Amino acid sequence: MDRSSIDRSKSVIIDAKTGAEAESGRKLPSSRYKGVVPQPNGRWGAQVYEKHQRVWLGTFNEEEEAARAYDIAALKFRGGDAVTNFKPLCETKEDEIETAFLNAHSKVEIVDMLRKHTYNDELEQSKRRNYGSRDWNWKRDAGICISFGDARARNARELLFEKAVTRSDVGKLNRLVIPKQHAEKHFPSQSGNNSKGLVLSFKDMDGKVWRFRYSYWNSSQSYVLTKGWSRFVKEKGLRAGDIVSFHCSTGPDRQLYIDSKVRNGSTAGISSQPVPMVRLFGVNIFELPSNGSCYGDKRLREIEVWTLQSSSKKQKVIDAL
DNA sequence: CAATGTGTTGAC
DNA sequence: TCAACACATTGG
Repeated sequence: MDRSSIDRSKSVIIDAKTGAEAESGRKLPSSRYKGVVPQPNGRWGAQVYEKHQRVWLGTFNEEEEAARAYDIAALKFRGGDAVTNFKPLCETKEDEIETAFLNAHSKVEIVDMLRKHTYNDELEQSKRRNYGSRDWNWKRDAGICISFGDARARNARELLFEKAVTRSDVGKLNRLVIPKQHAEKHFPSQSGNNSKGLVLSFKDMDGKVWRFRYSYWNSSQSYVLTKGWSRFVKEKGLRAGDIVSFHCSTGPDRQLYIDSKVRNGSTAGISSQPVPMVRLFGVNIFELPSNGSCYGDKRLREIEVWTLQSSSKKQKVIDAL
């Protein structure tokens, strides 16, 4: 990867070309991929044309990401035999599923996913939704049949590492320090070269997608998750001593996952007066079969998080307790 | 202020 | 259709 210059808008090469050109500014490097255009800040934009009009597909850190975004849009807009950068999208069963997924969504929806960088997550999620359900006939109709073994393999996750968060991890610094050994072993190594780091997206236990900036801080010689982290801390009610764990799907997509669990038994600081979780919904939660987790209150935390993310009606139920 | 993505043009 | 380029608009 020759990210020779991150900020291309200011990387004026004085002696490479005429002095005049150096003075007037820069020439952005073309992309070798179709539908990909350089951005002044070193990132890459993706665009597809339809009816003489550009449809903007968003900006991306990596040229290839942008190229993939273009591919997906091209397949959606122009059909399966569109010219793409990478995707043939016709051979494997996976491809057929993706085709079905594309058919099931409007152009606007697909473009929206691409711009929000959630396309892959939505695709994976739709696969999971379809496997266990009665709706599984539409796959028959499309001539698609995937074994449950495959589905499970795709869903399988391996634990990468865990960390008990420190006070500063959940404080106002908006950053989580990733222990160096784990960062270097499990996370992409771009952040060393690229001072701005890169954006990693994780999925939590509810399927919600979290995007964090991942970078290396020279000042502290440490790897950190920054932008987006404080939102996670807030929503999960993380406190010092709680555990965050990072996982990765064993499938080819290598989807990253993040999970959090409290270590002490108190509830998160969202509701001002602590409410015994046992009473939630009138269900004696402690009677649920244990899953053998070493964190006895994990189940409580998961239920609580689910509750907080549910409809406002349920939220009111909680508040009323 | 930096980043995004639109306006626009000229090639293919 | 497409990408290059300039820059207005947006967002933090």
